[in-house]
Amino acid sequence: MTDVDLHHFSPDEPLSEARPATRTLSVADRIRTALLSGEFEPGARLHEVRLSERLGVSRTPIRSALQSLASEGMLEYAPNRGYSVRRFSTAEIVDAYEIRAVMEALAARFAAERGLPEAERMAIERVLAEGDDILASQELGEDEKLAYSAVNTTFHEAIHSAARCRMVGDMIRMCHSVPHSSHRNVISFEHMDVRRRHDDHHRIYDAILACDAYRAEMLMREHVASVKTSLVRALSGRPMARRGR
Amino acid sequence: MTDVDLHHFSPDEPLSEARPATRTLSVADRIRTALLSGEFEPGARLHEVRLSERLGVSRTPIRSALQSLASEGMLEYAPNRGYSVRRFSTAEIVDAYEIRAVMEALAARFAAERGLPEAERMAIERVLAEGDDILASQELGEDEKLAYSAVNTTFHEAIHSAARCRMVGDMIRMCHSVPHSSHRNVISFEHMDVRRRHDDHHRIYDAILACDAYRAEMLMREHVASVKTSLVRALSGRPMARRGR
DNA sequence: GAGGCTTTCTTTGTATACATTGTAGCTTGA
DNA sequence: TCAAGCTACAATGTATACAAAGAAAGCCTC
Repeated sequence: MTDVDLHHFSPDEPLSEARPATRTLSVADRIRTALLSGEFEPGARLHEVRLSERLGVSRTPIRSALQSLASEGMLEYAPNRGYSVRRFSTAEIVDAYEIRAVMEALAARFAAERGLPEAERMAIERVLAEGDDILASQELGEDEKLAYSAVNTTFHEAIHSAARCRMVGDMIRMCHSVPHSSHRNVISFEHMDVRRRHDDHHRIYDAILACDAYRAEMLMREHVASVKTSLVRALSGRPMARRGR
Repeated sequence: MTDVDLHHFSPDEPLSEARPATRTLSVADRIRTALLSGEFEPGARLHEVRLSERLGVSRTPIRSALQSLASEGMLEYAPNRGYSVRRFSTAEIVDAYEIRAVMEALAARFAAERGLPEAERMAIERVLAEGDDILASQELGEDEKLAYSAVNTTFHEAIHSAARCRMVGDMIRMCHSVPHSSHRNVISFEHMDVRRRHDDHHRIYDAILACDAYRAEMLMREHVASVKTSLVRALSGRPMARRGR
């Protein structure tokens, strides 16, 4: 073997970027990203040959990647007919919130029952403080919204991690493959709504710290389910009911 | 094409047996069955070449089937190292009950909210009556136990179906790939326990019929979670606490 | 003798050719 | 004109050969 392959160590491909070990994984990542960014129409067929030409690999890793994405729930598969972008009905999207609500609630309960590990406790305290800072200003600009989204994601991920249950994590991940059903998509940035959700975060943290499993579960369930309600209102075109502050 | 293939219509392969459309699916079925019946040791490596020789197909459908089973949670996969039978710790098995409890509870709630379709209503009434008959006798023989297992499975499946939510069904199915975490494995056949669980079934049915979503959810959750408690007792070797009747 | 390196072998990952299935368009007959 | 069937094409399913990564055995050095 005189021909050493240095591609993986070339400076333009930093090692820090965890590069998938196989083409299958790399292709799956690329297609997943494209799907989540809405690059393909719902219902569109994904032709193996075309994808293989476009991505510059053979059909084998393409097929393997498509199978992965189908098992993640992002694609539809029919034997001898191939893969197509899964269509999600409004009902399915709403259901996904309901499912995520009970699963995240379970995660919060597990975290409370099992105790919050130091790393997760610190992460949560940090994002709670960050959220407090962001919400100190009366109006949220684009930067603040982006920053709060990151805060929100980190908060939830810390709790999934604290649940110490792989299957719960897997299932919550499946919910995120449903469009609009991710905690990354904050539905409403109305200052009042964000404040309320941030206050939920504080209470959930308190409940977990106090090992109050029941309260942690109930708070998280309502926290996620409430977003469903906003979504349903948004989808039906009805404006939010006005409330006093 | 002078050579018409009639294999699929030959009398020795009845059409009624839904035969998988591809070798991949057929292989996946065979390996899944083998796994569930405990034919492979936990942690055992599944070599693609050996499987392909044993099952008489090439590596391609084997790989595809293994990938499926890994995504179902039955196998572990590591890039460049292949697939191995997933080990489930006691904690994971117990957690799977907890997850199944909240998911089946959600299914019961959906069924109550959405109304019980005629087909499912009839199926449930039939198995409730069958269960009543089986439990009429004071002692349960092997036949009765088998029959009651079937009744139990049908009851739960009817409710999953009535939930009309594919994702809920998928997630409950994932729980069944965890050993001992299936409603097919009835933990205790103590007459008192079976009676109680059968009574739960009646109440859950009543709640769903009455569109009492909250009660249906709570009853189902406790119904499934109670089996977890029995399992934990059985695993820890402690005998069941004796109770009055 | 122990540890690290090299070499070899085993096993998985990928490419490609071929087989099979599904589909669309055409032909043919009523 | 329409429908049924045939034909050709296009896409997926499978087999197989080769590439590359990992594991294990042997060698060398210290």
